[in-house]
Amino acid sequence: MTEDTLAEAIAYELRREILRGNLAPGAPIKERDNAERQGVSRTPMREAIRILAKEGLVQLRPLRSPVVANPSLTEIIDQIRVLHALEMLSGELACEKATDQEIAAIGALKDHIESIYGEADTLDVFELDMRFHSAIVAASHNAALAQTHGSYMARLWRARYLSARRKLSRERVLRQHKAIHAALASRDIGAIKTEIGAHLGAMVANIEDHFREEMDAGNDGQDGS
Amino acid sequence: MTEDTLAEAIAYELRREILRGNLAPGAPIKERDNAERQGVSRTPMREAIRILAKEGLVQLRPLRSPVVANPSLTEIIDQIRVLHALEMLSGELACEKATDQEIAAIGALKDHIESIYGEADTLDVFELDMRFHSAIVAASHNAALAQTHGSYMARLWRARYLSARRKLSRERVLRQHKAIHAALASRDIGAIKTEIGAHLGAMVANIEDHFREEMDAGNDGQDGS
DNA sequence: GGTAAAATTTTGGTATACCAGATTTGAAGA
DNA sequence: TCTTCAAATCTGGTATACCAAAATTTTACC
Repeated sequence: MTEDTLAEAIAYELRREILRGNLAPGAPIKERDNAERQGVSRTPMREAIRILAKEGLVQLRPLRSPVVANPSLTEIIDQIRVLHALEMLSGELACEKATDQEIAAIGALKDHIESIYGEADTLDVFELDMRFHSAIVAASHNAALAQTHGSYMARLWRARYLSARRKLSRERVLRQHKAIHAALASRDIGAIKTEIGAHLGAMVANIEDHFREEMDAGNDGQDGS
Repeated sequence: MTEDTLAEAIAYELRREILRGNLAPGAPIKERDNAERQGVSRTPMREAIRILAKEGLVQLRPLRSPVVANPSLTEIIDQIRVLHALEMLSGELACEKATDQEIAAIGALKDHIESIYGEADTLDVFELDMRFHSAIVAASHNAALAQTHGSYMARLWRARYLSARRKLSRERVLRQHKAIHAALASRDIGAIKTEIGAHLGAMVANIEDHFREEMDAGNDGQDGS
């Protein structure tokens, strides 16, 4: 996964480290240390940090070390609310503009997810789920929407991962994927909005459960700012 | 307007130059030249360019000079469609969560716009219109939404400016502002969505007119990529 | 022993230097 | 005059050096 520019490659690696948890939420990201650790100079590392900041994974502070973002529950829910609006729009537009091939490809993705569901690693399934949603957005043929949606998918990576990890909701996810694809195939705007709403509603519920458990365990999960 | 960091200050100046038209759409922004022109080094200029790129005002090209964005009509309409979704959401949330003081402040803004409408410069009215919309978004109490909305307001600056310049639509704008505020005051979600939709629909119509005229005049207005 | 102040270190912000790919220019040959 | 190809240069990407503000540690005084 070598990117076009060094900064992008570093951003890619840093992103993975953050999302894997190697860099804990709230931890400072010092330019020098990280640059040295990855064997590059500060300049591209600095730019990589800005890239991640724009994605919302890193929080910039004036005259202080950037820190790995550690959004509170309400912040995450606010973000999901925006993601929800974006996906509703993409669903509507996709019903209008998607080609039959695109819809078929989305269906294939859904089947693929279904087929590997039992055995595969959570992370693999999760990656596919992301591609499923991105494919719908791509089928809306709206570049601005795709970009903004991608940004929210990235910044909600951790939350979505926490949600996907919950075993209870897994078969529900499969059902919802099927319903979303069916709505798209029949180009039923009302139905696809309903299903996307349910999908994200389930995600909110999972996240809330996670935070509740975390709080019971005595942990924090909030940040100051 | 001295910002926290040099890069932000440069971004602010660059943004103004682009929006004022001193830097024409499609024009390349060379790091060295611009840095020298503003009397700074390339490093913060480079970062400023990235900031504007993330806002959509500048387009980055691998191994080439960044250029001032010159979106096509369809790209602008795509962006307005996303802005529309964001404002619908903000209207809905504002109806739920806005405080009475916030609603009053929005009403005051509306009155202010109305009062200066005849005399004031287009640009002043335009600035106030932007604050009107931003105030509604702020009243939604959703930080992520406010940030993304602000980003779209920035990248659609030029298009919105072109729209606001059309004299025909001016009193219509006033009526729509009044209707939006009234819907918010009565916390009528359905009504506010309808009115916001009309508001943005008018904007699309204005932009389309502008492009039509520009094309008749023999100009381009499209970009390659 | 505790607190305050000063010196040291750490860190982000900025400037400058260097490099490689891309573009342009111009000279040579048809 | 037009084409072609190579040298000069233009430009973004990266590395390094320097600076000032913060944070940290040390030291001096109560």
